[in-house]
Amino acid sequence: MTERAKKYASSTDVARLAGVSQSAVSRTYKPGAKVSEETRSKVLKAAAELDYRPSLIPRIMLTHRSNLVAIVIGGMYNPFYAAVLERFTVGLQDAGNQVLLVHADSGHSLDAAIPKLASYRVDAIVSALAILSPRSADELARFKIPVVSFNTPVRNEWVSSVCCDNVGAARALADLMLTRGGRRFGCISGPTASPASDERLAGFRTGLAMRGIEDLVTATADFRYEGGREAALRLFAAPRHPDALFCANDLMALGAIDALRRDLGLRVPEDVMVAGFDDIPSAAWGAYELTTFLQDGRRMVDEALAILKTAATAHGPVGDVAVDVPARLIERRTTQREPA
Amino acid sequence: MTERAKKYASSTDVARLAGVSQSAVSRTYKPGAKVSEETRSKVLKAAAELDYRPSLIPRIMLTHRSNLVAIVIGGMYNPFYAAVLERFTVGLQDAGNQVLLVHADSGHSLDAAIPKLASYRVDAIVSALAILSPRSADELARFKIPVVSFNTPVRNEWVSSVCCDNVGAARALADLMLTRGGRRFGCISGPTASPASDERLAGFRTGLAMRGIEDLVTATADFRYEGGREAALRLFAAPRHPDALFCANDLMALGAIDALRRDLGLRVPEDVMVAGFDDIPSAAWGAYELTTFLQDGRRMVDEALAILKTAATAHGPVGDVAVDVPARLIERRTTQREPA
DNA sequence: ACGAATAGTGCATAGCTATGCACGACGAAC
DNA sequence: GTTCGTCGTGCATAGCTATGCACTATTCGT
Repeated sequence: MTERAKKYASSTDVARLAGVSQSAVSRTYKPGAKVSEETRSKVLKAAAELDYRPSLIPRIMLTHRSNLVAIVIGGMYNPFYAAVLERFTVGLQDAGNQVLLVHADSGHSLDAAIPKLASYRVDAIVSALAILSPRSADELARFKIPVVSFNTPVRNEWVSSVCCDNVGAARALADLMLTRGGRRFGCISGPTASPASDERLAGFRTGLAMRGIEDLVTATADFRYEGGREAALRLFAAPRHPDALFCANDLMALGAIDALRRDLGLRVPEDVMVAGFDDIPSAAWGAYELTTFLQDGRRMVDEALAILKTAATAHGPVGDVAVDVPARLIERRTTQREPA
Repeated sequence: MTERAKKYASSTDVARLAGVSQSAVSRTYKPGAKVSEETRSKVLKAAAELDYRPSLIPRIMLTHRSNLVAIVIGGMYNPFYAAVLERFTVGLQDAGNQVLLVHADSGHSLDAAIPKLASYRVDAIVSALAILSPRSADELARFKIPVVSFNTPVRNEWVSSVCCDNVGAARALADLMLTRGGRRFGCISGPTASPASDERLAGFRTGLAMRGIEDLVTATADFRYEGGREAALRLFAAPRHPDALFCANDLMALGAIDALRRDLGLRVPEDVMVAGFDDIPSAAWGAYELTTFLQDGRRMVDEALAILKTAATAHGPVGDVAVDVPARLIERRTTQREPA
């Protein structure tokens, strides 16, 4: 559109001013290259005068590496994902990469964003989308870019996954709630498209079944506080309501607790036990003290970064790795109840 | 280091396979360019076969525009900033830009990150750092990249700012608390390096002074829940404690409320009124219902995006714009008290 | 003092796309 | 049938850095 004025000085400009060749300038900025002190100082002086910053763009063309890593994320309203994003960013920056942030709230918007990423020649993609179908994953593989799927167990030649042990954790929670005297069980799950939520629900159900309990009332919500609140109101409208409620994430659990206490006048944990998943900071807040599972975000991110590092040095595809990080039960007040 | 195998097909590769010139390939991907249907289909067929994606990198070199906008952020633990980041990302993506995310937790780490951004030839920088000194801002200006400082009122030739009216809002809050019968006032401020916190404290103090009240006890914390909790415990250790407490952000206010209620056995709002700033989602949660100010993040982001858009079409510096967005008082339960 | 090794420099080119320009083909207008 | 405009195509080059290669100057060993 508008003719862009030349904005940055080039190495040629610097070379001209310093009275040396362009190669000399380039070598001045390459650590360990052969440049005499005299040349170096002439170059640096000219560079300072022209405010020269070497551009990385031509280097990308030459080396086919951009040192850009894309993070695709949706749902930053959930502090767990905000924290994960922060850790990824810090970790990647420390490793000398830059982070390209992409917001996608659906598989559809993801499909639209990926070609852009390919055009920017990103070295790798991290997907921290709750919703990522195997079909989308196969679509991703066509771009021949290493992908790490965070918390969604899709895998193929180019896609690896780092997940937490949702099933095992939820099963353990069923045990705990039974031990604490739970009799009638309820569950608020996430959107149906979410594999993590599915696994948590399935694990909870299995845990109950192993102790001979088949009865479980469920409601579906959207992973948010308000959704959890409304789902709890629906679930507890019936006369014989649950006395032990598992929510597929902490935000919904907090919403459910407020619904129970403030709208329905029930006591937590005396009348109803509640547990969540993630261990976001507010789960520990004095007003709630929510029992939950610590998804070890730090460790999961580290595992993902390790995979990316491998992918960076490898030449071909390096996918199909699946790492499972265990979740740790954090029991707080919302399940602390004397067995009846 | 390792010789990177050629990974992507180039337009030349496609041209060879399709039996046309490289220009023809380029034009096929440029909307509105003159290409015959026949050529176009030959190109597209070859491109599909080779999985060709046009690279944006050479275009950056030619046009001096990368369509990359960097967002520098710290403290994503605060949901307000997480939400701001999300809005910026969506807004910039919609405008055809890509977001380069940079985490910086101090002015120092910012200084280290900026040269990298210059090397990637970002078109603009958004700083959503709570701590950005005028000195850092001048440092930034040396790079001749348009900068928008979010919520920190620094400005110079290259740096514009979008802030919310902290002073006016805090002054209005002093009025409200007086009207509600506050007698002894306390304030928990953020880190001393934070301009936003300084302004809020100053505004509160002014508001009180205008009604003849000079007495104000203060404590300093770190903008986090735990910090607010501990500051409240310190502030309320004295026998004659405040009965109206203003916290420089919501997270600290929530921590303070839990300290008052659960550790000190005080009632909120009956014994102590509490107000915060930001209107993060948890401020509205049933357990708190915190009176606060809505920093209109959406509008602030829109204003910032408008400035960036101007900067994108301008040739020279376009800084020194300062936008002030008013904050809206949201009165909830924590200040709802009958005047004594 | 002479050959050899080393340090330092510049030349030329790769890497990929966009685009101005020249050129050929074709239909339309006169 | 000549003269245009239009359309489509290919050629050549800009944009900036990194690096292999050739070349000169310097140092060292014997």
